[in-house]
Amino acid sequence: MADKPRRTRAFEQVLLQVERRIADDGLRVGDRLPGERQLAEQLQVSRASVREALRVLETLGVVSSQVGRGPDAGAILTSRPDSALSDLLRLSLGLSSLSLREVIDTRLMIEQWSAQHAARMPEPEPAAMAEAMRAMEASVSAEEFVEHDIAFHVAIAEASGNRLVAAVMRALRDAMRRYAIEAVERLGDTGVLREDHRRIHDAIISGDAAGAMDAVTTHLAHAYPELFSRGTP
Amino acid sequence: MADKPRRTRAFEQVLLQVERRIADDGLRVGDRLPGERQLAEQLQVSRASVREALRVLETLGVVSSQVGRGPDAGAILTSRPDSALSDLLRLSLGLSSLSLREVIDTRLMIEQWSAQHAARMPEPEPAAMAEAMRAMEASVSAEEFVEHDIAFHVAIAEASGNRLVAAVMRALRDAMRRYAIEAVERLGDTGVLREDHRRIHDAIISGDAAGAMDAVTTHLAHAYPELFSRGTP
DNA sequence: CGGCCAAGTATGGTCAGACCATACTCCAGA
DNA sequence: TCTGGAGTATGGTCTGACCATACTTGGCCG
Repeated sequence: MADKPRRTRAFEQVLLQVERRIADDGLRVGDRLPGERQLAEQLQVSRASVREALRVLETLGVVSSQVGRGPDAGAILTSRPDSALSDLLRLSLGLSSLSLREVIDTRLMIEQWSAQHAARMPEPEPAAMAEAMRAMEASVSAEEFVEHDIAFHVAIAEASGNRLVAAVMRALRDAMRRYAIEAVERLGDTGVLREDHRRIHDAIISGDAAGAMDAVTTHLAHAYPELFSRGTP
Repeated sequence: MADKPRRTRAFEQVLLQVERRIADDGLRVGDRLPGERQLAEQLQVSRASVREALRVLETLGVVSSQVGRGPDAGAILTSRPDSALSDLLRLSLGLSSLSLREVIDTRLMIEQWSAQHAARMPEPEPAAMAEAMRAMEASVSAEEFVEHDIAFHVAIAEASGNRLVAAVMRALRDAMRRYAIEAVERLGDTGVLREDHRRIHDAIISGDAAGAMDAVTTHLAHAYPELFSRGTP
């Protein structure tokens, strides 16, 4: 009835075949794909279609193309989902398809989870958190502060041991960078935030999961007071 | 020093310009972008480069291209980040850049959050949950069961009111579909899972946030016993 | 006058072929 | 042995053409 079959385009065939090849041939990160011309001939499509497919894969962080010649040239399998996630969120925010509220609520969820799990990790802190805190003390501009703030929170997510959660955190902070800078400028003094960071850090390295979760919750309320003051806006 | 400037490619310029135009001109979902030929002339690049950029935007769920003529033809701004997220996760899993463990832990985080927030929502259930439960009772194959199971859990995430969380949930379940089917087949009997669903559903509609969170936690432990039996694998 | 069908046209989809820039490979010559 | 230049495979880009699709237009016929 209302179905829209929409015949599959050539580049979509290429995508299917490449993904299939990755699965069947057990290709791994670092392996090379055939050249664009060769791929075009194998799949009986034009080079333009192959390029469109490669562009999609590059967008998804699955391949990385290098010009020139030699073992490093050509389309190489990688795995960098971070920029794709970040682009996705940034554009969705730009199109107002997501509200800042939703993004920040999601961030709170991830921060709480990360802090708890990081605190439960047997290994000591990965130094990245401490380094980011040091850098924040020396920051002079809001931009600089936010940069290190992002590094600090990403370090927590990474300390949780879950790369997917860490990737989402990085993408969230990346997409929100502009709003974070505005928020810091509105606050004026970053003393409260830095004190929060110390509390979070201390709770994590001392293995206090509940305290770490509480500390990040307080922290976000300080950073975005307008979103956490009321009940359910 | 070790920088790799890598001169920006033509399609990247197109991406920048289009994103800039979205922000500056305040374009919204539903608005049309200029045609490929026109865009190519405006930005002084070839149509092939424009097409590569549009392919990227399509991958990110930002535009949707329709052939033909008329008001609905051409590149239209949309906002469907779901398939992009799903592709991203599926390919990352395929490249073993993410472990199933990480994905399922992330899923548990989202399920717990969604269940709590859905239970706190003033509105009653959105019927989608109940409908999915009914459909699960009638399922005969593992594939069919998983399909409705996905709908059930996505409905919970949507009931939380956060579209970003719901989108991530949908993408996670999509990317994991294959593993979920295997898990159901390994289990054999889905009675335990269906009983779990009832508990989750009841807790949510009765506004019992703690009970809902507990129910989803138990549910995931039932669905993936091998991942939750030991301490820290 | 009104409805219907055919021609026109704008749009994306695809292809072929060419040329450029880049960066490695290889070999000849000092 | 080292060095520099020629060779070459790779992605990056452009041009121009043609096809398929689906709306738009206008004229024909009832």
